[in-house]
Amino acid sequence: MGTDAAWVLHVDLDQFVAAVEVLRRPELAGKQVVVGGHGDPTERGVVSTASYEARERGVHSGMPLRVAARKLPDGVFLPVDAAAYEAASERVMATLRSLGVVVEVLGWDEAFLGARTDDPELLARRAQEAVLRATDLHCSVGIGDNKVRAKIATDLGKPAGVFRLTSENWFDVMGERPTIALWGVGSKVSRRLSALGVTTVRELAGSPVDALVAEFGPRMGVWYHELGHGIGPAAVDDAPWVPRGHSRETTFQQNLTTPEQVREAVSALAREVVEDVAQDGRPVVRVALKVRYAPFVTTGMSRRLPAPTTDAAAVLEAAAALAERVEDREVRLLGVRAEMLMPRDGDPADRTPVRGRI
DNA sequence: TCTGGGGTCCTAGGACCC
DNA sequence: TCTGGGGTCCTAGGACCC
Repeated sequence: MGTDAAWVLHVDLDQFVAAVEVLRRPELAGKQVVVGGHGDPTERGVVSTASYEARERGVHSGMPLRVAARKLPDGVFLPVDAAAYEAASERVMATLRSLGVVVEVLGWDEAFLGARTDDPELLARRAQEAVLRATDLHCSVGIGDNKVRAKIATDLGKPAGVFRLTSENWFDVMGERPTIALWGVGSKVSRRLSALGVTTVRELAGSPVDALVAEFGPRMGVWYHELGHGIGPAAVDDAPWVPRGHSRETTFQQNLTTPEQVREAVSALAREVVEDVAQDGRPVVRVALKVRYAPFVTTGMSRRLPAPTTDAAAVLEAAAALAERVEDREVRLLGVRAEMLMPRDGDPADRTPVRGRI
């Protein structure tokens, strides 16, 4: 078997959405391109992806389109075209699979590769070349001894680079960086960590796990402690993803003001969700309604169905019942979600025995 | 500046049961 | 009577990611 070791590679397409748009409209190359919402920067919406030229002017993902428009008076604003990105993504993933590695897709523009090799850098370069040849898209590749390190390594290799991050160089590379550089630590948790006196990755690794458990709970506390050390799962799994549920939500360009408008909007969203769910053919177990009141207060409510059902009417009815609980205030956003029975849940042969009664 | 849409997973509190 | 100790289920909310 030789000296091949198991490696995890993380492949991430560079500015994927903007790059796909430029590919089909070459005249946009070198311009300030912003993709987001319906492509109208006077509407409610945020930036999905900005080209490097737009980023130089301070525009970034998540920024309101109106703000981006102010920063880029001559910017090109394009609507999100999910079908185009999905098609490009399919070609990228097929190319990666053709390399003879295990491919675990993470989203439109990301995948983990699992492989045994004695030269992971060579494999990374081969992946970049293959993707570029097949799709004209550039990607960065992180190499790690687990998924956490591979994922973080990718950012260190951007753009179009390769970076290796393992237990060997973890603290040299990451030790003095802020905790928010970790995959899974966001702004809220990094702030709570700061309040505990933990600001760097090295300090997180050095914090007693008990203190983290006391602050964040039994699972998250342990997990953050491991993250500080760069510890994480290493198994790359290409089994098809089984969705837990489907949801549809809309931010209205003008707030809704009447119960009748709310009823109609919920009904329309619920019909879309029912269609999505029907594609999977699995029964629905729970229906949820998300409400964002003006100016920006979000709340949710949900209801477990009396029994798992594939009956569309039952799902629509549950959504309608939840809609009656929406307060009589201006509504900015509504969302409907259906959660489905997981394949093994409810399989009588597989069910844990009923808990003993005393 | 005024904040999308589609997801996942974890935590906490109350109801309920024995 | 002056207050148990589990355990599960349900719902709401929070945080994070792409």
